[in-house]
Amino acid sequence: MSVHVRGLHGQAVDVIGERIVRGDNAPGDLLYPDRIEAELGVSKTVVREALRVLASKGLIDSRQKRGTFVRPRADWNLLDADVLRWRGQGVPDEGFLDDLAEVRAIVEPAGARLAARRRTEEDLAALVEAIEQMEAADGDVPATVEADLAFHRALLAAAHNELLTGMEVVIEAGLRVRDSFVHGADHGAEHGADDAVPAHRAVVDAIAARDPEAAARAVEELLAKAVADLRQLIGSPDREETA
Amino acid sequence: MSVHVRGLHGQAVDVIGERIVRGDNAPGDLLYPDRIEAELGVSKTVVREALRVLASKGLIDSRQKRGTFVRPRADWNLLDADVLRWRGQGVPDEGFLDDLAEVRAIVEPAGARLAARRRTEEDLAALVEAIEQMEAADGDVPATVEADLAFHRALLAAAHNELLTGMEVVIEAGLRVRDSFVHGADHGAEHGADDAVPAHRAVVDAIAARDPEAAARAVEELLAKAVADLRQLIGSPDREETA
DNA sequence: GCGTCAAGATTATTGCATTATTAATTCTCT
DNA sequence: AGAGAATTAATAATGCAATAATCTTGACGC
Repeated sequence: MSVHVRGLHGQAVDVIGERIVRGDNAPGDLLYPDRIEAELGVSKTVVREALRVLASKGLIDSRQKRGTFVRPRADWNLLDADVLRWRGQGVPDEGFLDDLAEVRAIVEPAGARLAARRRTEEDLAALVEAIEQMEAADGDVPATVEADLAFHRALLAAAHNELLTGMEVVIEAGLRVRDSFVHGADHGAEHGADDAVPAHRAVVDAIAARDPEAAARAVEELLAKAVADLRQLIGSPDREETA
Repeated sequence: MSVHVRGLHGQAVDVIGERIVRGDNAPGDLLYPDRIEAELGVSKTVVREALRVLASKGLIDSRQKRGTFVRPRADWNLLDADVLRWRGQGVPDEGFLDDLAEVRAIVEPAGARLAARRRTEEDLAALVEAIEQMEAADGDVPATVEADLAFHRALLAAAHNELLTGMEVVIEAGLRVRDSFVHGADHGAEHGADDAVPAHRAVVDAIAARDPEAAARAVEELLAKAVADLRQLIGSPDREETA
């Protein structure tokens, strides 16, 4: 179900949104409300409300006499939580993983730098709590993902910049995609995720010590390791030229 | 009108959304659909669709028997284009300007670094075009803002990372806020914005030369100058401890 | 205490009226 | 006759109203 919307209507948002993001309906294609209505077995009100929500995410536009059509991809709200989720499920398009990792590599070290300077005791407590949660998860993949997510959320929160905190949607998308891969793959033994705790602890230590550069470095290492793990898991080469 | 939604319903989204963001309705407060209906002179349908869109932005939630209420601020989609715009108009809350500048300082130099490595000839052409547009504007504030916006959009586009490109909403919000201040203030003579062209050109040169670090530095200087200009314009002190 | 029931709000359905925009048609002028 | 402008008709979204269904919550009674 759509992140913030409940009810039948929220399901419709999900179904239609996912289709568009997946490419079932290419930009410019028309959507036929009455067809959708019949297909999903809902009333036109539900469909209309769903289309309104999708329009607010930039996915579609509807003009009188012209009909309702998919907007060019450049107009999509790619940072919207729902859109990110829709892109993440199913087979993620090629660049998506790289884009996610890249943005994280930009945002999180910078967030750590700020966090090292602004963190309160509560921020620190939240970070420590997340690590404990991570240890307690002990291999259980969903629990680990939740703990990991809690950690990175706490990290951004400690930077005390609301807009930066808003970037957590990107991080969440990244972690969930990773999660889905871990589930899909038949990894022998451990998948090298249980030794992530020390790396996380290094981040907390640097932030506790109010050392911005150390914190940024620690996060960079953390992310580099995560990327390496993922790459090994799915066997994809580096995007970047080997400069 | 709401960015992507047209019609009466889009106006309702704007009115209600702005109120919530401005704080007229505090988190936890109830919204009364029929009251809004009467107030705006629209039907239940319009109000409901507006509330649905606002729910999808995380601003409100509505549960049966409890009513429709404003969600805690932490749940808001702060990176949503509409939310950013609503925050920007009126008197922007204290931290907002700082948050905007900070995020730009994180994202744009990183974007410039990537752009220096990945830019195509088309990307370069778009950047040059934006600068020409900036020169042609010659003092006219709205035209300058548009050109500035085009420049920074082109910069992010040149990084060839869709998610990063999505951050343009933040940059747009920053520029528009600045615009509103420039309009409001009675600046004597020029407001020091016309000499922004050389700084922008330095960015393009570095990207043309495929020099990532120079590009990042040039953008940092550009942003520092913009912040200084704005600060002088409104006379606000630095947020940061003077470390 | 625990289950039942009723109230109260959102949620969903339906049918109809309105509006806006495109596309075809007609009309006019050259 | 042909090109272009003005009118008209079709069509799809938009907006409205009335009604039914569903789900919580709180109270009542056992």
